[in-house]
Amino acid sequence: MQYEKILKSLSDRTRLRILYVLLKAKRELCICEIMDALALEHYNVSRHMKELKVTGLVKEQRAGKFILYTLAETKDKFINDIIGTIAVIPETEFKEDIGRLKKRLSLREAGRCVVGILKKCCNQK
Amino acid sequence: MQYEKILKSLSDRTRLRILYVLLKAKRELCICEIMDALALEHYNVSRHMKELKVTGLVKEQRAGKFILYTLAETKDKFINDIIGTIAVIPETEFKEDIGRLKKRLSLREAGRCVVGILKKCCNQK
DNA sequence: ATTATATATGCATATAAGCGCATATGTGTA
DNA sequence: TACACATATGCGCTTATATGCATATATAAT
Repeated sequence: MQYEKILKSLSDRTRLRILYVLLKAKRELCICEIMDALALEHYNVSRHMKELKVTGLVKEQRAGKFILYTLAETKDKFINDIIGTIAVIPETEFKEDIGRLKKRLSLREAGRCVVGILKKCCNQK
Repeated sequence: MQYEKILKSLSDRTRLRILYVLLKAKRELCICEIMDALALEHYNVSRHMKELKVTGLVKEQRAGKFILYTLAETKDKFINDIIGTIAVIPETEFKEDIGRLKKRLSLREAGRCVVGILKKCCNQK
């Protein structure tokens, strides 16, 4: 059942963080930016993105060697309601993520990700 | 995190069915009515009720030997939004549950559950 | 073409979550 | 007090889910 799948997508902390960051970023983010924002390994983020994509919460678009993700625009009331509900969560619940996201986004040039995966930046354990 | 717990509560099909049935019943239901509506064993329903209660989605009230459950009334916007979103799901997704619930509720007398756990009724596998 | 970089995925493993059974608790009734 | 019935819970088992590592694919640059 579609509804169940969507709710399952939201039941994991990592996916919730990804969605929240996408929600607050209000722009497309590439995997490397998300992994820095959440301080996670790329393969981890990648797999969760796939799940979010399959359930229809997120859409992707390739831009050169980067793949850009955003919250999916849809007319599905259930999805829109759920996303709206997540937006109710205060930023303080994800302040580290939001902080790292801002730091990482400040590295963009002309509004685009250019740095890729940083070896030593905001994502060390 | 409270939000995460609430979302986790919704990620299980059985709990979603319980919530939906409580939502549509628009009245207090006892465990035995829920187990008949969902065609599940009592201990199964019982355990999920506990989880829903702990996360604050459901509240209970004893009435003699029965325990009555309803959706919790709260001012928490997140919870209210989430419940509202679940209400968006069409009844067809849970038509068997709703059908069995109606059948079971028709056995009430003076608006109260009187029959308890039926050995042979609507809940056989 | 070769190399570097971004992203994806197969596999093994660890952890979590649900379920069934047996049993316990709590309440009403004889 | 004893019994019946409604509900709860401890335990073991099974399945699902997430993670880490290694490796694969895809694109860009040299």
